[in-house]
Amino acid sequence: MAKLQKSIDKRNALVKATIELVNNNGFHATPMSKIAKMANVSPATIYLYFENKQDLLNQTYIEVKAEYTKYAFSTYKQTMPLEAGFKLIWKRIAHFKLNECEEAMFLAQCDNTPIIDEASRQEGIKHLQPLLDLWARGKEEGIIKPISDYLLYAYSINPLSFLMMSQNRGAFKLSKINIEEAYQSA
Amino acid sequence: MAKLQKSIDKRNALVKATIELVNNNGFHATPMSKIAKMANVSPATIYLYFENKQDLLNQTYIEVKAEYTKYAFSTYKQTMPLEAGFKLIWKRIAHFKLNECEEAMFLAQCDNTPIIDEASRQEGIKHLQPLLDLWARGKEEGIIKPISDYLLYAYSINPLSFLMMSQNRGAFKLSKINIEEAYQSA
DNA sequence: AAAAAAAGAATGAACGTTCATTTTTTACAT
DNA sequence: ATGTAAAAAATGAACGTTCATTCTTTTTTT
Repeated sequence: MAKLQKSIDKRNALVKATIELVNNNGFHATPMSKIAKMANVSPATIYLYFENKQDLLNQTYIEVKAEYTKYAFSTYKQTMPLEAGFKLIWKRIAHFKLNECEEAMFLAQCDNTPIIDEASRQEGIKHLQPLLDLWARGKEEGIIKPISDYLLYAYSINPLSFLMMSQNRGAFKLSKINIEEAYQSA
Repeated sequence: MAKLQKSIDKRNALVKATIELVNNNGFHATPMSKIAKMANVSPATIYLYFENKQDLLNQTYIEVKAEYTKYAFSTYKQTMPLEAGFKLIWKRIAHFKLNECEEAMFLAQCDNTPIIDEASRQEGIKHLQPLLDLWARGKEEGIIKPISDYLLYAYSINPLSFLMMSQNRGAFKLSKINIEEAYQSA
């Protein structure tokens, strides 16, 4: 246990340092040597925990994304009415962005740049099942038009931008979402 | 004129190549040699038009941002009612993101990473005067609470995310924005 | 023919990764 | 408990490559 514990601590320190440095400098402008220094580790040690720089970033991304979706869905129940479900998830996402600034910033950078492997992006999407289910239910109830599920991933990153785009394409019949009402209980 | 014309063509080709390559590879993963190749120019030639790589990016950013704000405000009139003004700008921004994909993608990357100089970020904000005026008017009319103008810049990048955040902080009294209504005329 | 623009090769620094060595941990015999 | 040797983990220095930028030469324009 002692040995394993120590290793996990180091790995966590590396992930944390990666988030902070990538936030401040961007991925390619962050040398491995600096990540090592911030994690109090030798550069060579990183390669005991990660294959290479890209793998370090990918794994960090997947971990933070998992935290994010866990947070977003933590209060949602499958039994909720459709609109209430969407609103609740939306609210939780707003909370995350306010309260977990570092993580949200990191995800924003990863989701708006080509720095993450396609495979890791797919992996990051894996935890969206509750939203996929909600989406499917919306289609059954005739509230959401039968268009591409790709738009759903946009929702999971930024629900509001998603609405902005999808409504332009006539995707939604979810009428009169009242933004103020949805958030005032925050 | 002929000489100047030729120069402007080359400069434009460099800016265009920068947008495309940064979109596909990210800034730091895009070598000057590739930008030069795509613009049909020698690497050394870039330095006749730009100070260095950072300057090339900064100038590209400022140009695209100027296009963006011009597009966003093109149909807005100062005489409009407050809410109509906000909605119209919002709609134009959605249009831009749908119709000028490359530029929107490029801005998203620049606005979500630390690759742009602070000075150039400030420069990119310069063209937001119409929105600043609208904001000021909203305060006078008591519809917008007197909080930081920083939130306004968030609006100019992504109006919906902005609402999501600002309403969480009680910034807005602009009640019942009907998303569907705002966009169905798109 | 002088000046300006453009080119390609050269330069030097930065950085990801690996290598050879040292330190720490583990397993076990006493 | 304690000493010891094998294994694992960690390290700092070194390597080789990539790339931004500059230098020298050539081409184009005036």
